[in-house]
Amino acid sequence: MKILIIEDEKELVKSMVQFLRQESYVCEIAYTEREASEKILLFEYDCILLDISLPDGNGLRILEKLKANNKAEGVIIITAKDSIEDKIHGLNLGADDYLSKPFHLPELAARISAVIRRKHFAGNNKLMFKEIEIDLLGKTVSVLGKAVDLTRKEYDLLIFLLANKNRVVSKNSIAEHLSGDDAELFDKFDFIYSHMKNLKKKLAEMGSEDYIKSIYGLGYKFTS
Amino acid sequence: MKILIIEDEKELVKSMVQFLRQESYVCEIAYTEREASEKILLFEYDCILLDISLPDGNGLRILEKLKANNKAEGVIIITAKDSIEDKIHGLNLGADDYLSKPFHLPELAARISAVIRRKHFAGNNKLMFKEIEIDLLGKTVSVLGKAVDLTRKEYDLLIFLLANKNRVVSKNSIAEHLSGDDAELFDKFDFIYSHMKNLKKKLAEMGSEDYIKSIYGLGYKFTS
DNA sequence: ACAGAATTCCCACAGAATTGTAATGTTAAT
DNA sequence: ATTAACATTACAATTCTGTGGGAATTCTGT
Repeated sequence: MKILIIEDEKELVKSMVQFLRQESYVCEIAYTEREASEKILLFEYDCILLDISLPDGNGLRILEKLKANNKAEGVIIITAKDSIEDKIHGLNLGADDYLSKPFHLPELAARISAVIRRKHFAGNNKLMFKEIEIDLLGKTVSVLGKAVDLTRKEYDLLIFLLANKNRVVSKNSIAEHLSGDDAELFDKFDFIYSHMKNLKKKLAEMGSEDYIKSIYGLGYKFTS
Repeated sequence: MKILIIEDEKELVKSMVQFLRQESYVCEIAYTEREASEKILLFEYDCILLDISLPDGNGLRILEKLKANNKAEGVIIITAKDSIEDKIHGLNLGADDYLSKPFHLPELAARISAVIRRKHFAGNNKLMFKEIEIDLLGKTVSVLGKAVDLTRKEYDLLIFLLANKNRVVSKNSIAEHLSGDDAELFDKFDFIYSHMKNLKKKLAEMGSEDYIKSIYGLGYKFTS
């Protein structure tokens, strides 16, 4: 799961990133409205954390743009003060949640998790698909009732495919999702083959059908 | 055990949190009715401390909502004065106990403990999991009937894991929970390895199975 | 207040698991 | 047939966890 943090306080950003990485999120940062707008256009995120008191403009503008463009990302607004006005305005504009500083990082994580669950999985903690069952809180996968132990990347990969069920996802976007933007992965996403292979193998070993089809030249598709 | 404190006097909150953490409760705070409502929707608590004289509305509304939604949380009402009227009203609305300011923190703790006991463990102060038995009042743990002597941190750790049974908890969250409120120690949480090891060792020595699984790259999970 | 005891935390290293890469074989499209 | 995309395999690099020792801190009884 990939998160965009739009926030200018570097120290805060640092601790957020560190915490969220631990929680297995892929984080990217935008320190200004400009950076944020660019990234939003270029990439896709599962959740956007938006500080509305940015130095170079009102953060709410970003939210407006997002919603105007029908982007699916969940948005959590962050403000310095418990300004009711901002909050109401934000929620009216379509933010999914709201958090006022200072906050505890575990709470942030819990809210992100809740927003993503709402957006992608209709608020469920368990995700079922035929014989595959995924516990989003326990981060475990089981096939036909038996636990499969997946590594973090394999798990993330499965979730990503499942979240885009019946849609083709390009290797590019998979790579994007599994690792941040730090690396030049414009030609280096061969590692996906490994993970894909391992994931498929583990699922097959447990007696699951192969729902992950590779679409030549385009990417992969989880089909039902 | 997780407690939500709904109270606007920051100084009071601070001392409550400090004390209750000592008593190994996990505390969260809501300074306004709005915050409280959100948190109640998002998270689950074992006990809610509710100040009915909040700045942005009558705290009793929260109680009404809670009870209307059939939430299981125990509620202890706190008021500034010993207003009999509020009290009766509150208890009629389904609060579980009542405390008027100023109060002694140990008394608060005793009442919380009693409420949780009534609610959670149906009048029993023992929390059992397979061969592990925890006396929440005495803060003692025994395995197969024999007392295990755990240090403070080990006990806290066990309770925290048990409170999040079947969920992955990151080392970060554990660190935050174990180390009160102060400094940013989000660089070094190696100390968890020590406590974890000692806890596991002590439990194993007494003949308990190992329910605490380490999830590579994510944290730990107490599995049942 | 003090010494001694217990606990908590830090460090360094070893071992384990995961991850990405590179080399090689296989399949699909034109 | 030729080229590009994908699969498979094995492995090196990286990252994470477990362990024991011990310093620093906190607790305890006197």
